[in-house]
Amino acid sequence: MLDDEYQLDYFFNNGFERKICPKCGNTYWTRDPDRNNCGDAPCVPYSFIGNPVFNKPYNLSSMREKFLSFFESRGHTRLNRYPVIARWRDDIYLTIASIADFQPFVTSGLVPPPANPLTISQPCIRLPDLDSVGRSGRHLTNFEMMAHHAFNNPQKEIYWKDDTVQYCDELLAEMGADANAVTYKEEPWSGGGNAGPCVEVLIGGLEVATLVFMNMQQKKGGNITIKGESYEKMDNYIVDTGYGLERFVWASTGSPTIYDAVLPEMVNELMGLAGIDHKLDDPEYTSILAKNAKLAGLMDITGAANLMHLRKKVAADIGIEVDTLQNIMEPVERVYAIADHSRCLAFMFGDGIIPSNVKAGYLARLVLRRTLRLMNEAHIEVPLFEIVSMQIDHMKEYPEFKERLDTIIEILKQEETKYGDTLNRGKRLVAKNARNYMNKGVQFPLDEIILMYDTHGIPPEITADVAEEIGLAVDLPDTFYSLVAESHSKADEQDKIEEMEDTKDLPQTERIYYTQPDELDFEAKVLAVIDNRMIFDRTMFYPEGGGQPADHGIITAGSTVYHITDVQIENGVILHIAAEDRIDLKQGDPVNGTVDSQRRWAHMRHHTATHIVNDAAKKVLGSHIWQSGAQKSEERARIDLSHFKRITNDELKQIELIANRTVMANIPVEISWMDRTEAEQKYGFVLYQGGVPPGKQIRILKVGDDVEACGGTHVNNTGLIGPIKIIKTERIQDGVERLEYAAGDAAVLYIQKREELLHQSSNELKVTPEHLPETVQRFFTEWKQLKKENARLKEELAGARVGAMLSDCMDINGLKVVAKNIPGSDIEELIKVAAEFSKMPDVVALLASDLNGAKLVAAAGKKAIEQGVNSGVIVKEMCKVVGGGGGGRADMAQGGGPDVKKIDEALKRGVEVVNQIISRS
RNA sequence: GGGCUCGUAGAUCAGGGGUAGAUCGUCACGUUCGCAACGUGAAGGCCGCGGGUUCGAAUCCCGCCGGGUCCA
Repeated sequence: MLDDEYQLDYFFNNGFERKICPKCGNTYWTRDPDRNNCGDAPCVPYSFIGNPVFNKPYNLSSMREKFLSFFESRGHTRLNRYPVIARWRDDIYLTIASIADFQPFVTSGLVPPPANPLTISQPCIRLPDLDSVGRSGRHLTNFEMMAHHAFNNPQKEIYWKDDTVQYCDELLAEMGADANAVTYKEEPWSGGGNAGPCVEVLIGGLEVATLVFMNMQQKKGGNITIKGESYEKMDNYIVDTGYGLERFVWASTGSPTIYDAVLPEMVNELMGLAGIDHKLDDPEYTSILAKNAKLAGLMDITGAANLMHLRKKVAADIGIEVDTLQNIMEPVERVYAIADHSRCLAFMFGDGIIPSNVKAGYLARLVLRRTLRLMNEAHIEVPLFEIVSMQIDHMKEYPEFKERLDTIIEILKQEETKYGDTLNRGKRLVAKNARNYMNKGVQFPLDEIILMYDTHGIPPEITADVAEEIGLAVDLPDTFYSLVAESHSKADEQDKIEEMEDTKDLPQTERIYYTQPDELDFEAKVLAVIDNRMIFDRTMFYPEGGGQPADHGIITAGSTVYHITDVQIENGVILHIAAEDRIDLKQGDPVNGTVDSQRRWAHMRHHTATHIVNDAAKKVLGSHIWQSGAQKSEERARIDLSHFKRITNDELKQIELIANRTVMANIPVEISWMDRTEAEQKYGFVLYQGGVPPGKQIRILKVGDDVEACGGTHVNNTGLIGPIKIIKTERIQDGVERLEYAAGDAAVLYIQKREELLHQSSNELKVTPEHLPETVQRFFTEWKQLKKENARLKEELAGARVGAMLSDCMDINGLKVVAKNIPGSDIEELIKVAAEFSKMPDVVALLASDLNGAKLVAAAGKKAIEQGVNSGVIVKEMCKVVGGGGGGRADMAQGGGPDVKKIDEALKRGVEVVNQIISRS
């Protein structure tokens, strides 16, 4: 369907021929007249293993340098890598491709690229193929996408398809690749809302690069269909290439797996730790690994069944038993996976991800726990932080990781302990449940296994292990994880369709709260009125955004006053929402506006304070601190920070002190509009603490050492904030700490309120506030002692009463029946006395008290119970008399009711019931 | 952001409307030259906090606080 797109002059002029692969039916270009396949797996197996395709072996850094300097010498600007955590994006957590660095604003054309054309080697993390890592010989969780990009638009074209393919061809030629071995396979590409024609570059059976010509965007009803979605051509057209650094290195060494090519030192060290003799100079051993990788390249190996299929084929090919192969491969695959995963962790934590149960932090924990499990299975005893440290030692090109090493180690130690705790807790739980099911004589149910994983984080394999150790059979289905996913899917459907006002045709409102930040009164002209919403040509009202609530205030037109209670912005158009239902204004009417000054000032103080607290927290807790959300109000503000442990009281005090010092330093708040790319390069992505603002120009706010992109309203000098008082910390998610604080008036009011509490409390105890803690402690201890003393005395009293009451009892058919009102005693006392009686076989005791309503207790001895006396039944009857209810066991029961005057009557009724029961028997 | 879970003695947990329990640990005493082991006994609980329902709540309901965990 995109056939025309691939008819490149470069192909025609350089002896290429367009062919159709007989196996997969795809079209490809080749120089080799005899070639009869597309060169891609599974149509053709790897041929580069043991037979490198380039003229010399490269390692990661020499290959990266080769690539970047190649494109540098061809007019491309070399760019520094972006972090693996995509802080400039709110749609993805991890950087998954080099082009992700430039989405969405550069690719859409809104923001000019940092350089054009450019070249970069971008570390990426992709987790969907986690299962295959280590097994397939080629999958990685982290890789570097070497790339060159050119951003073209109708006004200016840098270069397009022909040059792109030519560069690729030249690069491969320069590295000594056989031109006839290279094929370019046509394969339309789509992703992230864009699409375009693309060629995959194949050599030796391996896809080493993808050349994407992004020239379409997703559009409902668009005239081009790719992979079931409709697209249309866009004005911009972008060269988006991706050269797999690791694959290039692999192809250059021809080693049996990508891991041996890319991480030789790590693989060797880990093999040693796992006690595996990884002898790559042994041709027999190497051929097994190579065969495995080759065949794995030809098939889907996800899931146990597919993996078994691979094992069988490899075993048959080599001529050994499947079990033998399994025993060789499994430990080796584990080590490969650990080598990969621990490097992934180095990137994640090196770039500042904090483990958590949400967002990117969850993904980090996922990889981390998987690594720990693999290490455990491989019997690698050293702590994880040592392995990651080793990785970082080898990653000389990333000195920034070394700088953060202390924090990384602390995080890893903590996570390892935490997972150990979780597993121990889980194992106990599993063991307990397993014993239960064993007693019932049933299998460990699948539901329970899912619950263990879903609720308690216990991997099904461990559940099975523990249960089987106890002797309970477990049937673990192959599709376990999809069953878990299924149990979640039901709650997932909810899509809210927000209806946008038709503001598209209106001009953007002039935001004079930016240009005249010290004014609160303004004049404006009405542009439109929609129900109770007013739109003006200009406004001083700040619309809700960036965690700052909307301004309130009034709009006057002549003698009419409208009260503005909400302000929103849509497509740059600011809507003023009035409390009044009817607005008698029309287009062109002049109005006067006044913003509620007290509210605005409170917001400004809290907003500037937020930047200051963020900065102070960074200084106290470390550079890994990032804002992950914030909200201001008139009374207080809060900021959510990524941090891997609870903030201590001392740290809190220090943050508060530093924040207030910034206030007292009375630093001017500097606000400027900057070019987005320029700002990013000058300050880095720390700018985007509060989210990523759209647009070419962004508003940069400097408060002391803190620099952020921010659209909010702020005070001119930090001194105007007044006191900042931190109110509390809260852990809102694992890895996310929330700080709440008040600034200005709100802080003073808060402090006063606290003082008041202190005064009230100390007055109550008649001590000065200084003595409050020790006094409270003394009272509490005394209270506990007295409580114990009280219980002891009641016990004693009960014993004493029993004797006296026994001498005053009725004899009914050989049973001693005690019926007695003990005024003023509480239910505890009655119960204690009753307990004494219930020890005596032939006694029935009915006790009552008038404390807080009528209280009734009955007790019966063993013999009495045998004769049919049931304390519960008796109490129920008695309680009816006093208008309440009660119950209990046969030997002891209690109850009560509101009618105190009828206590004696109730006792009488109790005796009656006993009489009835006994005379019946 | 959504879901599921747990908070009871120093630790691990049972109980799940009717007198707060077990095991380990601690302490004392006994046995011993001493230790371990054993025996006997004791201390140790705002049953996370606050409301509600009830004659009565550790237990049921709601909210909060503190943990754990899965998914996007």
